[in-house]
Amino acid sequence: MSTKNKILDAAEVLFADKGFNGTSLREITSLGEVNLAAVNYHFGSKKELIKAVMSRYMNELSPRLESALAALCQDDVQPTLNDVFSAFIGPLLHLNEFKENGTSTFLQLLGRGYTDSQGFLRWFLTTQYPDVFAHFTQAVHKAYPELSAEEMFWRLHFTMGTIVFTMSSSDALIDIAHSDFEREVDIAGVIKQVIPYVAAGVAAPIAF
Amino acid sequence: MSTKNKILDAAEVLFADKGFNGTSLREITSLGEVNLAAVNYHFGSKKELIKAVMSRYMNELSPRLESALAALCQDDVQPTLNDVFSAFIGPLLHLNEFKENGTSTFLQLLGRGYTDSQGFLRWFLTTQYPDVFAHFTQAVHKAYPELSAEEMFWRLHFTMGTIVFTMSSSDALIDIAHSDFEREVDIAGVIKQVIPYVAAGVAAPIAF
DNA sequence: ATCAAATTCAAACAGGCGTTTAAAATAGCG
DNA sequence: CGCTATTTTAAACGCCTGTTTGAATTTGAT
Repeated sequence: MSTKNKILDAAEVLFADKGFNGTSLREITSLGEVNLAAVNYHFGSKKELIKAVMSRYMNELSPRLESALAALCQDDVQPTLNDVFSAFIGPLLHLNEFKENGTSTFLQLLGRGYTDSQGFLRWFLTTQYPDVFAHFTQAVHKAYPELSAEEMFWRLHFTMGTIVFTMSSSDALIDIAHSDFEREVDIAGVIKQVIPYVAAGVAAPIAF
Repeated sequence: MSTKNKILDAAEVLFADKGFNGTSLREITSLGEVNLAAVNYHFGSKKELIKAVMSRYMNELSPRLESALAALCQDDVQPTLNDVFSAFIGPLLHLNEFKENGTSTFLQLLGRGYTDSQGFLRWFLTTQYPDVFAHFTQAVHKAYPELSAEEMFWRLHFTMGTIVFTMSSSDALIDIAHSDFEREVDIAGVIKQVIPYVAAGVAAPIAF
């Protein structure tokens, strides 16, 4: 295992758990059992390390997500909103094969990135991976053409909020569900619960 | 204006904007134009200051929220989910009279508290203000009795995520909406957009 | 006015932070 | 092997953090 990957592996766990601001390079290098200076040697700075951690996941996720959404767009039949959101399931759960707890870790990182560091990750995602967003809005529009661009804007951001927030605290929620309802839940179970919710939210009748 | 309130006023603005971890006591005391040591003299520690900032809002909000929800529960007619979530509007917007931009600031703080500092604020809220949660779940149950406790648990947390996440980035979203759709939006406008969304999400047909 | 209590203040504390340095170790190629 | 380039290492850098100290000041009741 290369030093670079030791750092990335340690960093993603700590970043997901404690946020970017809340994790120090010394915690990362001691968990990864590498020298402190290795981070700046291999990545240049902490900010670049954060980008590298996110890129590793995005490069794994985005082609699969893009083709799943593109398939919906090119298909002749009109998809339901459930179809659109369900298109995320496969690509997201694939991250579990890419890396242990990959799905959960990635979604937690996404949540951290949206609230930590005053939205620089939002900029990073929308500028580096614009096609994913374009295909997604296109698919939603196909499923619900009556929705105006402005209403879609708001509802998609609400959806992003639901997903990202839920996942960034999914460990705690899964624990509570386990103790209160004596039910085993995993990240796939949470995803299956959240899809009808966001689909119904986006499909809500238009306010006037 | 007392030193204590100068500190609280400066702290809430910075906490909302940059998070709890991301704000230093020196930033707070210099914005509030008080001595650095005053924070520890009046509040004991940074952690206690955070609690005090949140308590000031919760003590203003929770009695109004509780009575609005209690009214729904005691009423003879069955409320809709829209009614339940609309019960939040009045108490939340009242924070704008309590303090300039109070609604937005409070919701941003709530969002910060849920993701910063590993959920100690969640513990604080649920243990210090349990009645608000109890009345809320009771009202939702009255509006949608078929929903099992477990499904309600998940959907209410999804809702919390939608609200908190949206509001913690509401400034950025309002800016984007303004430039993309040339439409003036304020915090009340966002709240009116989000209520049909979360009401429809909670009302979604039960998955099986 | 007096005296004690409450508050403010400048200064320093110990410790953690991201980053840099220069020497030591390792690797890869002729 | 010998030599160069890459990588690892321990140590230090300057800066910022939350907190504490003890003296100066202000306050409020007698």
